[in-house]
Amino acid sequence: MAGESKPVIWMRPEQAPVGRPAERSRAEITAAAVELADREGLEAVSMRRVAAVLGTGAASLYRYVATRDDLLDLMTDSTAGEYDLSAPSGDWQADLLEIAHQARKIMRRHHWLPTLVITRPTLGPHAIDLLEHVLDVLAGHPANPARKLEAFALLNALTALFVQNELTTAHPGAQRQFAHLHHVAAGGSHPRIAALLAATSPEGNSRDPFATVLTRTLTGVLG
Amino acid sequence: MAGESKPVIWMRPEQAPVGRPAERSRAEITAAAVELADREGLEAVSMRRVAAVLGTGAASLYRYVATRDDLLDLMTDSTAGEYDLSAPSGDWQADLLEIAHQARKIMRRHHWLPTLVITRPTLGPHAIDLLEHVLDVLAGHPANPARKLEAFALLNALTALFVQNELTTAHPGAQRQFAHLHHVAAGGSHPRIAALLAATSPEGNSRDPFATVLTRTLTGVLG
DNA sequence: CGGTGTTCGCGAACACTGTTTGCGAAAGAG
DNA sequence: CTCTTTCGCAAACAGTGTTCGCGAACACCG
Repeated sequence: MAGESKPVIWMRPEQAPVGRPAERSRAEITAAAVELADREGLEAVSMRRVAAVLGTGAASLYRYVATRDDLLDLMTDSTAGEYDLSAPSGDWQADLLEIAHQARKIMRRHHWLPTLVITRPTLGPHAIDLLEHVLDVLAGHPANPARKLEAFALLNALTALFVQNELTTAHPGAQRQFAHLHHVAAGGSHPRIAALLAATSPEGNSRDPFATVLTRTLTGVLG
Repeated sequence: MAGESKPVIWMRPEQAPVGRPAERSRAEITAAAVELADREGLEAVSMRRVAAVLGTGAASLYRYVATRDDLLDLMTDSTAGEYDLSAPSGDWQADLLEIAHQARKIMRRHHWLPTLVITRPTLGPHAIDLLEHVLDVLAGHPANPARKLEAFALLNALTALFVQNELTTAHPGAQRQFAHLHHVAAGGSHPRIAALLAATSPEGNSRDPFATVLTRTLTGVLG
């Protein structure tokens, strides 16, 4: 019969039990893709370029991965293996914040990660371990299980949004957006925006709102 | 001199003051792109296909737009024109929630919008009008101007995350992810996940957490 | 040891993509 | 009516993800 549907990559066996053994592994390919993305950004991660890093042909990668998106999922999950998870302390807020701070460090290390986390959320093996850990932290918390899942998703997504924001505002492209805002403010309408731009100091803001916003949001969803 | 850098699209004049007048407008092209995306998704919005909708050649679009990303920005900003903004009521929480609900409706109408809002935040003319309105709503609020800007960004981004989430969980691809989770739960390790899957009812959850999470977050960032 | 079954690696090809170039045609200005 | 400037756009370029087909490589088995 045709129509063989394609399950999630984590359920497909990495190596066939018979036949010629593969020369590489998913982990090897993932590492090459991650290294390439760290160096030249996500858009540089094309099948041909990843294959070139490995010294193989582009078509060979399809023995390890059904599609490029699968490779992106592998990259995302591999970074979820960089967490250093210690036993729950009893203070779930502190523990979750610790995880968020680690997430921020990881996402800064891999500047392509926020985009992936936000646009294609996945639950690979490492991410599942992380989820298990978060559920462990929240074990004593009396909240709907669905809410706990939402809290986990929000923790990831919000952190990604924050890091993406602080990464793009450093980029030169953001300066042009800012210049455009000033231009609009000078136009006469939009007095509120003009006042805002006049009142704010471009640099040297007060404390980092990351922790504040995150804890507020988490307590918001967890009741 | 060479090296003419490219300012934001909103600052480039739409039509040259001399020479042959253009046959189309940015708005026309944007409308075609939006219609195409509504019908077949973002990835269907290629220069050639948008041009085909308009009955022109692909290269012609570059007289109106410097790059495809510019076109995406135009699409995003055009949806910001769909808000129905009424005068501030005095209750800033209620007003902001109203805006968020409208945002949700708009994003559901254009299922490609959340991705764009999240991955390439822009401030086109319509979005600037919206920002001015939000600042008007928050005029009486005693908060750092920078915080108000963050609140605006979070309002957009969080709404996009929510809508994206509810759109993708409806998609058949999410069912496979869920199946994978069940498979993991059956594996023996990850007892918390197993408990969570056993405890939760797949459908018929309680109230929509959208409003709750959003107000909590906003009060969080605004102090 | 010699098949045999199966998978692996991968060059070549297909159908796309965003973008540039070059040029004929069109329109307004003087 | 010329001249200047832009417009529309076919064709080409340099990529992209993915599929096909086939020789080679390996593990097992008689």
